Amino acid sequence: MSPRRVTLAEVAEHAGVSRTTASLVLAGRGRELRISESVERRVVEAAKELEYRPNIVSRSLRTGTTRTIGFVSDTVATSRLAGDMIKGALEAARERGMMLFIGETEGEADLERGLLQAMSDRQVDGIIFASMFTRAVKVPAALTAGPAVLLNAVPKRASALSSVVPDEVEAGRAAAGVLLDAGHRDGIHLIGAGPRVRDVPPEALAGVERLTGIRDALGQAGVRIAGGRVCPDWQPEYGYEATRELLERARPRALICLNDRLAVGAYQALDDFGLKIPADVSVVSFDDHPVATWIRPKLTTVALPHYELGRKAVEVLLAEIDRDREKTGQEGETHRVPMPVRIRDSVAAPDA
Amino acid sequence: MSPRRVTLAEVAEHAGVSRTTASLVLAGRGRELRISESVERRVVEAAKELEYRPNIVSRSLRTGTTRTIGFVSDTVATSRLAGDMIKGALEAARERGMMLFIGETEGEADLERGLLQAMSDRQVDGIIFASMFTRAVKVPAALTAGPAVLLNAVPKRASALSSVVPDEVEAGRAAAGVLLDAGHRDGIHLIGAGPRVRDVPPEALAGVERLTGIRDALGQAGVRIAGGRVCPDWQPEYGYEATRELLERARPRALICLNDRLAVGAYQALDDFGLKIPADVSVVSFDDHPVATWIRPKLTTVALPHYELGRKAVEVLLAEIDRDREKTGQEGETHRVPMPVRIRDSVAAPDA
DNA sequence: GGTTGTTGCTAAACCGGGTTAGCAGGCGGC
DNA sequence: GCCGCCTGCTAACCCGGTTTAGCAACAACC
Repeated sequence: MSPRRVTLAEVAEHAGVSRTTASLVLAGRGRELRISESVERRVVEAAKELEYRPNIVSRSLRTGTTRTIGFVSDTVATSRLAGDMIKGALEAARERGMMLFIGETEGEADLERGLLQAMSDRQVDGIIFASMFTRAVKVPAALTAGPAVLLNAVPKRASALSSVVPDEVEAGRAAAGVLLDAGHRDGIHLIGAGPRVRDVPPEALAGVERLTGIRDALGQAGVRIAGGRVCPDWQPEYGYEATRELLERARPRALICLNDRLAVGAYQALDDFGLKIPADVSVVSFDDHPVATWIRPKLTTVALPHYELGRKAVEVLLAEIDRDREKTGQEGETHRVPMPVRIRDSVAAPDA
Repeated sequence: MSPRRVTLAEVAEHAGVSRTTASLVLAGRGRELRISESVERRVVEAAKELEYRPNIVSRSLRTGTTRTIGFVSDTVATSRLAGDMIKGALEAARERGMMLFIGETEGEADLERGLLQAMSDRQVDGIIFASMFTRAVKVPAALTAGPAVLLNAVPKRASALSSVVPDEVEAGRAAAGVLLDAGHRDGIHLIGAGPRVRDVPPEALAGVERLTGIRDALGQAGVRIAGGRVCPDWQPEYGYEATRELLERARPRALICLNDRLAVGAYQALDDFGLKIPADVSVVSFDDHPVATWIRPKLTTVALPHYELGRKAVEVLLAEIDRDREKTGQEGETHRVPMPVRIRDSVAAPDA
C-alpha cells in the first residue's frame, strides 16, 4: 500500500530520543529499563501524533513471529457448510490480533506441498490443516515441522498433532434420543447407514460414529433398529431411492437420516407415498444444513458446529504455539466439540 | 515454523561466492551482470542441494512487496454461495504465486478499519473488497491508499476503484429468453420483484438489474408481464406466500423467481395447488444455488458466476498493481462477468 | 608504457524494527 | 580523592534478503 508509513525512526526524532528508546517505550519495557516518565510520555505522544503503526513485516524478520496462521483445507467450496468453519477461525484469530492465510489443496499432493511451502516461506506461526468432512488424513511431513492442528480430521497413524473434531458419537446418541423422547420404540429405520455397525460408507468418519451413537442409545433403551440402508453417496437422490425401496416393503414410524441431504430425498419419497411428516413418519437428521429450514416441515437435525470447530482449532493451535519449546513429542490430543440438537417440526409422538 | 531454514548466506558459502553473487544468480540476473557460467552453476547447485527457499518476509522488507493480497468481505458464511468466490480468488492468486489474507468485517465499521489496518501493517500488495450480495458500498478511506478492487460491489459515489460484478441485466434477459424460447407469451409472473421497474427490494442491486433485463427482453419480444410481487426478503417463505397469493386469483403459465430460494417457496405453493412443474407452470430463477438441483424437477436458473468473479477480481487487482505508478486518478472501470444459464427441468412449452 | 574498457565479482548500504552491551554523569561510601 | 554503583539513555549489531557502487585483473589501443 503506497502512502509511505511513519517509521519508528521518525517517531524517535519527533520525540527527540534514540530509536532504541522509542522502541523500548512502545514495547512497554520503559519501566523495566528505567526510562524517565517525561521521555516515555514524549514518545507515546509522538507516536500518537504521527499515527505510528509498527511494520509487522520488519518486526517479523527480527522476532521470527508473524502473528499469522495458515488455514489449509482440501476445499472450502464444495461443502457450503465449511464457510462457518473459516468464519469461526477468523474471528478467534482476530480477537487475538492474528491474521489468517487461506489455501486449498483440492486434495492434490503437489498443491498441498506448494501451499505449505508458501506458508512456511511467509513464516506463519502455525498451521490449521482442515478437512471439509470428518475423516482420517495422512499428515503431510511438512506439518510436523512446526505447530499445527488438524481440524475436522484425525491423523491416520499416531501423530504428535492434536485434532479438533465434532463429537459425532454423542450426536448419534442425541438423534436417537430425540426419537426416544418422543415415545418412539418401533419402526425406526436408518437412511444412509446401518443397521449393522459395518454398514457405513467408506472414508467418512461421521457415518461410523453417528451409527455407533445411534446404536448405543437405542440399545441402551432396549429398542431394536428396524432396518437401514447404506447409500453410495449422501446426496438427495440416494436418500430418495433408499426411502422408496424401504416404503415399498415396510411402513416405518421414524427415519434417522444420516445427513440432511439424504433427508431431503427421504421427504420427497415420503411425499410420493402420501405419508405426512411428522404425523405418519418422524424424521431426524444430522448436519443442520441451511436446507433443513427450507423444507416443510422444518427438519429436526443435529448440527455440525462448524463455527465452533473453527474457533476451537485456533485456540488449540495458539496453545500449542505457546508451549512450543517443551515439545515432549507425545501424542496429540483429540478435542471433541459438542453437536447441538436443533429441534424443529419433523418429529412427533407415534400415533397409537 | 521451527526447523531453521537455510539462508542465502549459507548457499553463498557453500558455493564459495559472496551473498551478492548468490542473490543475483538466483534472481536470474546473472547474465545481465556478467556472472560466469561456472559460478552460476555452482550457486544453483548449492541452492538445490541445501533445499534453499528464500525467506519472503525478509525479501518483503527490502522490496516492499509481499506477494500477498487481502480479501476483505462483509461476511462469507451467511451466503454459502460465496465460498466459490473465495475459491476463484484463491486459485487465481496461487497461479501467480500470491497468497490471500482473509478477513470479515461483519459490516461493522471498526472491524473493517482494524482489518484494513492489520493488512496494511502486513504490507499487502493490494486489497479485494468483497460484498456477499451485489450492492453499492461506501468505499472506506483506507482503500483509496493502495491498489484495491471492489468485488460484487460498486462504489456508492464515483471512485478510482475498479469493480467486478455479475452481469445481472444480461442475466435478466437470459431468464426471460429461456421462457420466450420455450414459446411462452402469456401469463408470465414475477416473484420477488416487479412488475414495474420501481418494484424491487432496496439495497440489493441484483433486483433492479435482473428486472431491467427481464423487462427489456420481454418488451423487445412484445410480451407483457402478467404480474409481479415484491418480497420483503428473498427467502423461501416469502416466495411461498407470494406464489400462494398469486394462485388464489390467477393461473400463471410461467414464473420468473428473482432467486432460487424464492423458487423453493414457489415450488411448495404450486404443489399445494396441485400444479405440476413444468407441465402446468414453468419456473426460471437466478443464482444456481445448490438447492436448485435438489428440488424436483431440477430448477432451470441463471447462475451467479462466483468462482469467475473471484478469479476476475484477482486479475483486475494484479493489473492495477502493475500499473500502479501511472495512477491517473481517473475513474475505475466496471467489469461485468457473464452469468451462464443452467438449463434443467423446470421449463416446458406452454400447453395450448 | 600509459590510458581506456571490459569482465567478473564483492563490500557495504539498505529495508524497519528488536536487542545487547555499555557509556556518561551524579551520588555515596571509605 | 578514589572506587563502585545507580540512573537514564544510546551505539551498534541483528534478522535475511536486495541493490548500488566500485574494485581488481586483464585486454586492447594509441
